[in-house]
Amino acid sequence: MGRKKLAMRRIENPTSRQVTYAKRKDGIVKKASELSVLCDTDVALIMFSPAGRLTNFASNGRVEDIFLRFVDRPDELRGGPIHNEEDLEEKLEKLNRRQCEAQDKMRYYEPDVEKINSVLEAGVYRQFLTSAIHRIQLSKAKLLGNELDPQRTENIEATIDHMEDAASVTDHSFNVNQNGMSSMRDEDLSGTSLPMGPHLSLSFIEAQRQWNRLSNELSPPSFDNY
Amino acid sequence: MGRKKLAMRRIENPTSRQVTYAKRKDGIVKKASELSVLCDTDVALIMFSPAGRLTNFASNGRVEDIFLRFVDRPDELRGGPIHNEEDLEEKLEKLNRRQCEAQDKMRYYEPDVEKINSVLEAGVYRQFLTSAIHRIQLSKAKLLGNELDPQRTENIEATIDHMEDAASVTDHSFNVNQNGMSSMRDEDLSGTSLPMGPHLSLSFIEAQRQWNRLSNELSPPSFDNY
DNA sequence: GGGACTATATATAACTT
DNA sequence: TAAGTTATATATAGTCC
Repeated sequence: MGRKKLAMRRIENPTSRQVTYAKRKDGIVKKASELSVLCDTDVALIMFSPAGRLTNFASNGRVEDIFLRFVDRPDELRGGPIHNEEDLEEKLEKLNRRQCEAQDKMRYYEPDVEKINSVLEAGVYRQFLTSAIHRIQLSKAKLLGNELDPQRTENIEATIDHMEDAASVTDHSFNVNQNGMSSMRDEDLSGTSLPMGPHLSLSFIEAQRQWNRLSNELSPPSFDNY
Repeated sequence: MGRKKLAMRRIENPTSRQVTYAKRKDGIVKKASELSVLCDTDVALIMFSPAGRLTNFASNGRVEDIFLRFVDRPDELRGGPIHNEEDLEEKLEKLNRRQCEAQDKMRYYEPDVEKINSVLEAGVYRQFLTSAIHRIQLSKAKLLGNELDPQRTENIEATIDHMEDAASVTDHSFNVNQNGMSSMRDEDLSGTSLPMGPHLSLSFIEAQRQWNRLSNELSPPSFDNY
């Protein structure tokens, strides 16, 4: 699709590799956008440039939404009732496969807490995870047709809060801001004005500095931008 | 790009919409593949057909991997040391923005536990979440340069296990299987032989039946395949 | 419904500024 | 070296089977 036909292998010249990336990136985003409009479907696209720069696209504004749909694809089993034993057998087989898939995927649900780089972030993580565990209890109870003992349900929060105290950390709760429909965004954030989070404290800055020192020891800062 | 130029809006005829989807889907996957090869970069793509059928592509085999890279983009702050107060000011601003972004994104880390459809799945969730919380404590401690009280750290697991018991649920631990590098997969799973998970028990099947009844009451089973 | 065909619209590699 | 131009390669809308 040009003066010459390119061989389908890595372009060795770094400059032309970057140029080709820039052009084709736009082409794919256009294609993805067209597909989602013409066919009225969910499309998500994540691309990293050779220099590590991110470009993403999502038909409905959020890659996360579509990724969730990807992970939480409805189970084949929910389709209808089970009629006989053969039917049951077949559906069990499907379920077994689905189970493996689910286990595999849930590995990636697990937040990469190693990469937490602030105490505030950790707090947000914790908040979401505890609420998730809460709801797991409810799911399990529902699945088994039981009622949960509300007293025990509350127990977990108290314990975790206690642990938080042990680490001498104060937690805050935030409102999560919901963006409207924005389809494509590049890495550049200049000009965007997002509602601010909680005010940053001195202790937080200290923690951040300490973190930076730690990271730099492991991997010295080298950022090559094309 | 055809006999006629299409208007860039939803194709109203359902049949041609599906046909167009099928053709363009292949085109985009090809483009994405070419981009990743030519430019040696990470590319991930998730698409749903008008009928809800999933197609995905990932240059390195796993959409999840690239999604993680998307979510865990390294923070601008890690680049280098802070030199003076203006520098600090500027970087704090960046951090504040990043913080908002992170909060926003972490909403999506939160597993959609409403969609849990088996007791086993719930167990897997719980396992990952508790380990994540564990590591959050460690992260926090590291950030603040403190040591964690190991006794309190163990406390949480005991409490959660207790809650599990309250719901009369037995948990199992699994090995998660790691696939090799497979780039594209369509919804169709026939023919693939995945290692099996834990054997399904009768009580599990009962729970599943109950779940199915529950789901069907809320939304009757209707699957229209193109 | 799922391919094969082909006229036409698009994307883009190399070139130019 | 980034932005615009042009010749060519590709993708695909409509069609037929």
